[in-house]
Amino acid sequence: MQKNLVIVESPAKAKTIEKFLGSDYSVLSSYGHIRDLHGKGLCVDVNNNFKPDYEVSPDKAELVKKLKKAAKEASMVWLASDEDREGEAISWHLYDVLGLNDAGYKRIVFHEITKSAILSAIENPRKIDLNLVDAQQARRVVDRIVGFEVSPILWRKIRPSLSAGRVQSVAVRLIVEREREINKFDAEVFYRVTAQFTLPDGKTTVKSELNKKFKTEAEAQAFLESLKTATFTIEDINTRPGKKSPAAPFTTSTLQQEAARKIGFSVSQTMSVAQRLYEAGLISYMRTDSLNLSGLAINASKEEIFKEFGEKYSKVRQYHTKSKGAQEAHEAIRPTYMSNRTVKGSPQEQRLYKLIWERTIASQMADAELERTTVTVNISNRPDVKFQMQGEVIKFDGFLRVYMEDTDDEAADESMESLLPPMKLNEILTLAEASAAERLTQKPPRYTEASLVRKMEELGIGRPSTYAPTISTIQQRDYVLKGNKDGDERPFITLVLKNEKIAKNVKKETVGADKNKLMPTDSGLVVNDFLTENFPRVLEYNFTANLEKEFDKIADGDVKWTDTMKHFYDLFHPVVEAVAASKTEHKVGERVLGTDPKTGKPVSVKIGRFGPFAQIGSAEAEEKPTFASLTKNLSIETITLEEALNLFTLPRAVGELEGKPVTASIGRFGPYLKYENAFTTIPKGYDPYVITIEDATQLIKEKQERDANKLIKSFPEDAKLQVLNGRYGPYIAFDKANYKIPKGAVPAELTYADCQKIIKEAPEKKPARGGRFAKKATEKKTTAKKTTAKTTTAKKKK
DNA sequence: CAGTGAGCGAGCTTCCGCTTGACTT
Repeated sequence: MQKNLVIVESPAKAKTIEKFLGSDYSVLSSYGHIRDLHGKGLCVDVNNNFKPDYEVSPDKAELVKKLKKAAKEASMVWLASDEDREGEAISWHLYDVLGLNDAGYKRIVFHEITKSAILSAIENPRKIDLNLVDAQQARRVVDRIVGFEVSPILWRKIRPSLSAGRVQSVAVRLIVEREREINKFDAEVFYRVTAQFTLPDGKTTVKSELNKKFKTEAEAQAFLESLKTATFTIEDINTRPGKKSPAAPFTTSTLQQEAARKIGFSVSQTMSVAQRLYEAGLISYMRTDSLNLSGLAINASKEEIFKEFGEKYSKVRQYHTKSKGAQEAHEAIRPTYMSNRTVKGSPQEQRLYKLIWERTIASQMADAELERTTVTVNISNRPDVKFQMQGEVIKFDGFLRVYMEDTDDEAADESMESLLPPMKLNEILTLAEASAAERLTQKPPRYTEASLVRKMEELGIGRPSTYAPTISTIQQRDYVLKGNKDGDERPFITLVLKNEKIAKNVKKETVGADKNKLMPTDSGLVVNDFLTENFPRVLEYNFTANLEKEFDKIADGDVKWTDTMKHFYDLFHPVVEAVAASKTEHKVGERVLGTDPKTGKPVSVKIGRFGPFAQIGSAEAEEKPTFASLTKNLSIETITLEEALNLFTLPRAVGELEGKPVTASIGRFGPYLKYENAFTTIPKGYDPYVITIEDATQLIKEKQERDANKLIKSFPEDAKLQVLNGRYGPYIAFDKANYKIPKGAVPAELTYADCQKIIKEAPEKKPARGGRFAKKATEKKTTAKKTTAKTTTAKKKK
């Protein structure tokens, strides 16, 4: 009996499917694309109908050998890559590379990994859709041309190793423009008035807010003044029913957003934890833009809801994808078995799974029914304004019993009381206290990783598989920084009316502080400005969306892909030529600030290989210019001549200690003092520009003392081996590596043999917590991941 | 869980989308 060979994209999927298909079928995985354009050069023959020069990706050579062998032995090859543009192209490349012929292959697709879906796919095979393949080739070639024709211009005009691309450059633009909006934003001051009333029973109090904000302190003051003599009457009680519906099940983008909001995961962390859940067979595929749930999943959810919460909590719902350019090759992200409420695994895995389970279950649950009540209070001597109280009562919790989606809007629902006490129309209330607080209108928020993903999805830029990598690329290129911003302390006025007296207080608050937000660097600003000026079309927010329309036409067979390419290239390439040819006197981003009063030479700022720096003199002059890096708080966009000149005052002579000079400067690791060729970090609270010799002396002495206590023991046998006292306690240092001292051992009593034993028995160097992956994975988890990964490959190789 | 600490300068860099590992920044 000869075998059938099925090829899917993902090895985890292959494992599952093999179980459904029985012994006549063997299932292998292509691990995504097996062939791509060469890594070097354009590899697109623009003069020959854009003929792409493909190669089997170097890391896929082994795999392709194996697939070829299996295909030769099989009587039928079933190409079962995903049903989208990329999947179709994967099948086509496989067809080509494996040397298949028409009689020897069938193309099948399924959107869910269930037995019935796969069996029905086998019964309804088709051929490769070459139009769809051409649409993919067009996508691939446009991306290569944009990326590889524009990037080299950046190398020449701004800085080496920079990059531009259809997706990343627009992502950077979003962040740059948001930052400029924030800088431009003029906060307005207003006064928000709240009051506390006592009901006629004399004890119950309710909070309320005035339906008008005042512009000035005087207005607020006058208003509070008027309250002294006013009567407060309930003039309206309005109760109306409302409902809330659950959010749709997770896609990659919504999972990334909710995991960030609810459990504080970074986008890449979410993906790597989800990958482990997927590999363990616990959830469906995690890179998807589909909201679809299989019939199986819907039924299982229904069953679970009936069992856990009762019939009236169930509501079967089908969701339909609205997002731009969605390709829906998979299901939404959901648990494989809805009856698994929890799973084993690392705490991160458990938390992410719980989130997915709850979101999926909730999506199949009934609406929550609410009652919203608004009470309006009349102020006898101020008919122009009203106090209002709002309450919300949940009549039926429905899906809220399980899950509520978070929002990014921190200020939302601030004034909403959950439950209002019973009140009657025309009742008179007593004012217990009223206050007016000075507030500022809110600046637009900076993007988080997750909110950037949402925006990108909205614009149709990027795909589920690229959101996380794109975010790390723009950070790696130093266009964007994920960081914190210290806020400014701001005094604000509150006026409190109590016992017929108005008291004025000035309190302090911090405004504008931000944590873990995306901000553009100087390079990001300069590159973005250069690109938007010279390649406005590619940087348009709807460039991709328009392109997608063209790809759809190709896929429908209405247009030849090479015609689309020609049209694009004829517009694009001349721009590239023109920009490349334009002679600029100075590098892009350079700004001349003025002249140095001491030397009379020009002072300028620009972007160097190590980031932004200031320079006195010019390269053309006989004398070499002097340089100074910009400190973190400065930007080439806003730096002044004074600030730039100030940078050159470092290294600064602070004074003398025991007859030898002490200097202060700022280095890669921050501000430091240098004394006798030894370095001392200048801690926060001191400034290298103004630090006194007294403070510096103390810091140096402290450091010397620490150093003196550092060495616990050394050994005559080997000078490289030392027992040292570090910030985290004693440790053994040997040959540039450090080793932990086992519990119970006394550091000072360790012998040479003891140390050698410790070094020998030390566990393997910890796996790095990679920049791109698993940012906070603990030691244990990373090892766990490693072993599972290893076993799967080991199995594969057989 | 680290024990640090300076200033390139002329040859390489780069895209986006599919997939998983491997292993120093």
